[in-house]
Amino acid sequence: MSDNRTHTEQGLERKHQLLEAAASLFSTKGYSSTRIADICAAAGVAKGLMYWYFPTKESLFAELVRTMRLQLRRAQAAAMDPDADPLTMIRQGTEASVIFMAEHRAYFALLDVERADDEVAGVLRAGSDVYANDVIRLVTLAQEAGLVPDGDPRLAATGVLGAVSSFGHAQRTGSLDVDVADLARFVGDWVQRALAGDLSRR
Amino acid sequence: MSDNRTHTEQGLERKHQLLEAAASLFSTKGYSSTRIADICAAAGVAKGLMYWYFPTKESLFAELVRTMRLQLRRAQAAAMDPDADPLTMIRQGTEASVIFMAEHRAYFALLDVERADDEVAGVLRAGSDVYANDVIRLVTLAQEAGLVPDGDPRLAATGVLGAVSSFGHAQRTGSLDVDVADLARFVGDWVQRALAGDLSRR
DNA sequence: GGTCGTCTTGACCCACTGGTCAAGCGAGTG
DNA sequence: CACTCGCTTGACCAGTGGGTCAAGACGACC
Repeated sequence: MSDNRTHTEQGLERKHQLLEAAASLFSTKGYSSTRIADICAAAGVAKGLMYWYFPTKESLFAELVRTMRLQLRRAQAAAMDPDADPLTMIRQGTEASVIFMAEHRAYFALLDVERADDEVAGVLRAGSDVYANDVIRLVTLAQEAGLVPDGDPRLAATGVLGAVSSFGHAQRTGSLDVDVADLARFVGDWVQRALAGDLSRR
Repeated sequence: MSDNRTHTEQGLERKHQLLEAAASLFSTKGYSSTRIADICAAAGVAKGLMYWYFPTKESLFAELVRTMRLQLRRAQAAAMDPDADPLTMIRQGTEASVIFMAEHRAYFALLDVERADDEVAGVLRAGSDVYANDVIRLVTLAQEAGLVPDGDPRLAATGVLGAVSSFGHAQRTGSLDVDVADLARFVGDWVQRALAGDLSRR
């Protein structure tokens, strides 16, 4: 509907306003809980206007994601020194991503799981908290035993839990068609290296 | 409504059937896209019956999550040798989690992001593919340069991307109140150690 | 002033879906 | 047989919210 429509300067501005309002609402209330009426109200325009700039609610969201991705990509590219060795480049891209995501947390919150439902959110939160505490406890013990260098154990725990969930997700979605036992061993190694691995050589 | 209701053997069975059907549908179509009518149809019962066993759709979901968490926790506990050193225990728990998640992927898919919307899903997928390929390329180069041990570069890339997104998520949700620059450095170290760290000492 | 295209409005439509309910069934029990 | 209670049904209700549309306002250009 709003395909190949021409927009004036003012129109582009309005479109941007809608995008901003939507981003803010999506990131606080979640996508599905945000009504089109909310977005328009926040932008101070009538409901029908959204459909002048976007064919559907989804397409608005998609546009948001698209621009975000593009910006992140630029930040990564800018942070990576093309003359450095590949490992360093990965590191640079990683750090840049973390910083960029922190600076644009409202945008990246869009990608977080939905579930604003009280009960479900509670169960979910309670679950992860329990695990996190377990791992934090173990990391602290490991530090006391000199197996893991000192530092905030919560960071390490986040890393461990994140690795499990990321690899689990990848395995589940089929983007990794490796033997489960092999994968488990790899993740075990991965976590152990990340926790205790020696970086000082080289 | 279905509070303190007494159930016969048969009733419990029926409840379980509903849970099974729901799990299967949720994990393929996503929570919000799954209609209560769908669940009941899949279980071969009338729509009203669901409300005999569960007060709401959400509570059904919550119960699903709850049992899943419990099972995972048991699997972890079983895998961890209480006499081992803490680092080993973390490793054991990690491996057990990966395996457990693989064995119950249908359940864990429940926790994946919703978005069955064609357009959005496409944008999302396209975005992550691009990054993954970038990292895979760099990992391969790093392996050729002898900076990273050989192995499937897709696994390493999954780990890198997973670390970024997990730490980013934790930062965003406020569960980590550390300075962003510090966090970025930590994640950079983390990834670098996981990729190249030496495990052979100790 | 007339005309065209962009922009804006808000009442309206309607499909959809979570949830309700009155009624009925069937097995066990006294 | 009658009574209870767990179980089952499916028509029905009502709120919600994405999306539509006819009518105008405003500005630019002729």
